[in-house]
Amino acid sequence: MDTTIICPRFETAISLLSQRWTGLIIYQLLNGPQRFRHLTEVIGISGRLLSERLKSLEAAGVVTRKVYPETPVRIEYELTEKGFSLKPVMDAIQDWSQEWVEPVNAK
Amino acid sequence: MDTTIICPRFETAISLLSQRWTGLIIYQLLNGPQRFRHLTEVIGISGRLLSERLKSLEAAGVVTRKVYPETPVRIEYELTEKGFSLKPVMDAIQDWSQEWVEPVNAK
DNA sequence: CCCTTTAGTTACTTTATGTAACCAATTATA
DNA sequence: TATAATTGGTTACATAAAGTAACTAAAGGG
Repeated sequence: MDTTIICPRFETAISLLSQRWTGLIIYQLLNGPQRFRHLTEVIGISGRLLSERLKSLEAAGVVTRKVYPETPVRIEYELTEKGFSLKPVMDAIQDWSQEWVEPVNAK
Repeated sequence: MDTTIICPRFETAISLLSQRWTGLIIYQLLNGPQRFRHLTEVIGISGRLLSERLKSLEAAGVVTRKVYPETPVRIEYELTEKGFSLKPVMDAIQDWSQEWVEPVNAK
């Protein structure tokens, strides 16, 4: 009998990455710290969900939130070391998409 | 003004991978062709969702369905070349999880 | 004061997921 | 000859997550 068990760490990792938007947020933050509003515009996510995702990414130790008390207030989100170390994952997805995903395609 | 645009191929790729269960299904199928029932047991997914995911993975050209008219009928799902070429992605997630995810953790 | 900007939150609708019972095909068992 | 068992699903319904859009708080600027 095949009693293969999926690695629990892998499962934890993929449950993070397979949440809608989290991959795109991390991918986008690989370009450097960015503001809330900018993220909504570039990614095409609503404030409601971006807020939720950033909180859970912060809780997961992937993202940090930095407040600059300018006017109007500037808040930047950036990847932690843990977050940056997802770059090889994003690169692998990027590579695969270049080879296997046709460019056209609307939906 | 920063008019960065996220690569559409990357977006397509990640919209596939960020569907719940698809990552685990692909990861599991990297071990070779497997039957429907076996997948439900190993992954812990319901028949309803597994069926739906396998159909969309087939439509995306990542998985093929093979029917062996034995008794009871044996149907095996296996990765296509496109599917197997996601191995570097899965490996990268695996590597990251080994380094950054603590093993304990229930939910 | 009123307006603008940023960074969210709230309330509500729509879509996706979870759960469990059910079905058809086929062969073994009482 | 029923009856049960196994596989590969599907259906119907409940719950959770995501989408939409309006709203709020804080802090200047005019």
